[in-house]
Amino acid sequence: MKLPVKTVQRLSKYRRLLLKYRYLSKPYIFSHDLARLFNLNPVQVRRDLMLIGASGNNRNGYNINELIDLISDKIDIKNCKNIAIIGMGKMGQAILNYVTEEEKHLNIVAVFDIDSHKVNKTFEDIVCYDIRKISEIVRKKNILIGIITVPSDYAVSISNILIESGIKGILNFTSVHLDLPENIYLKEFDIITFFDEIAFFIK
Amino acid sequence: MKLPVKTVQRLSKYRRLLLKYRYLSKPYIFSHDLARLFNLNPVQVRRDLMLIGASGNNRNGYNINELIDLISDKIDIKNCKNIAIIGMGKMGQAILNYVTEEEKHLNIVAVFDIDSHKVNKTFEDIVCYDIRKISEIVRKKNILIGIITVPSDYAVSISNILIESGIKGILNFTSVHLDLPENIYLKEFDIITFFDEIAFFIK
DNA sequence: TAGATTGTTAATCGATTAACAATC
DNA sequence: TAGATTGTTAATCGATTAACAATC
Repeated sequence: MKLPVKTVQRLSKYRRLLLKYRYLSKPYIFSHDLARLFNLNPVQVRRDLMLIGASGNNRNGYNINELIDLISDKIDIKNCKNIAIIGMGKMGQAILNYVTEEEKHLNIVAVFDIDSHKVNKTFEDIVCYDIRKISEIVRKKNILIGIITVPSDYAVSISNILIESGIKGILNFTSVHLDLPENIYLKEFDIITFFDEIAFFIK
Repeated sequence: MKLPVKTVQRLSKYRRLLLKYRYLSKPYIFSHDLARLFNLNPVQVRRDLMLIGASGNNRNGYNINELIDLISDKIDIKNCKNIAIIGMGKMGQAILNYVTEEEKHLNIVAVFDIDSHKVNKTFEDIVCYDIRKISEIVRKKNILIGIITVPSDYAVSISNILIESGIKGILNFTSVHLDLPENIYLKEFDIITFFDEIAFFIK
């Protein structure tokens, strides 16, 4: 199924909200309620839902449980969404906490660091492996997504190792732009750029 | 000056790269070099530079130092770019390290936490204040940008305090969507959504 | 029925890129 | 001059939204 990037992002947000609302309110929600909660246009919400084949009714709106199931069916990977974090510094640990606390459908199955004080320790019950074992563990645990939170200077070599090991998607938190093959889905997360953007637009 | 969001983001990246290249290579750079380094179209680079009134010459390309100065002149705030981070957990500390290490033109002048063990300590030489002093310190230090890295449940109340204290831009790292007045520039940073996006597109 | 809503197409808006003239 | 480049407009592509028919 082909969906626009922005639609996938919004569907992810809708689902998270709906999961919270699941048992709190009546089992239906209107497109304009969902829209209001995210500052969106109700038409946009209906269009997003249309694209995944959702149907509501014009008396009650959309059934919350059906919507959750349908979004999950359309955007989740079925068999494997195993994730590794490379770099257990503050950023790596922050992301690990964040994901293990808030989301149950994302599986972080391994973390890596170069520091021997961290290797073989656990973080949120996940074993930290030596960074030299990336290739071995990624294959063994069938990891498809890698999060790079190492110092910027190591980003390129880590990304090369990940790709050789068969990873399919990379989230890069360093300030170095990665030039990857077309078949690897890359998402870069550049904090300084966001600061500069915000500084420009508050002028 | 009015510039597209995407152009501002790219200009920020160009500048960072040019600063690194400043003394390493010859003092000129071609649009296609800059483009290649970021996987962009050279036309796009030239268009971005055109929008800020840069001019190159067709023998050598663009003068690196002139470009740095021009980008800085166009995108930086002149008098004040004071920033505060609210929440000195792992994410807050990670961002603080990141910014103080890599960027000299962004001034983080205060950090805040609720934990009495952190209050009055320093992080990267910056004093951590009690979260109840946000209003006082934001005004006193003329802080215009706030980074929210508190637990999600506190995000809304912190954003209200920041806005009452006169902040103009907010970077929200929690998973809660903030509904802010039009005149506040908001940038949301939702990690789970990025995970879901990447999972969808590697299918 | 009147009113509120969904579902969908067409129009609009914004960003990217193709095309090409001008310059050295 | 031929070739490479800049600078700019027009065309294209993608995402958002206006308009409106269909439904309860």
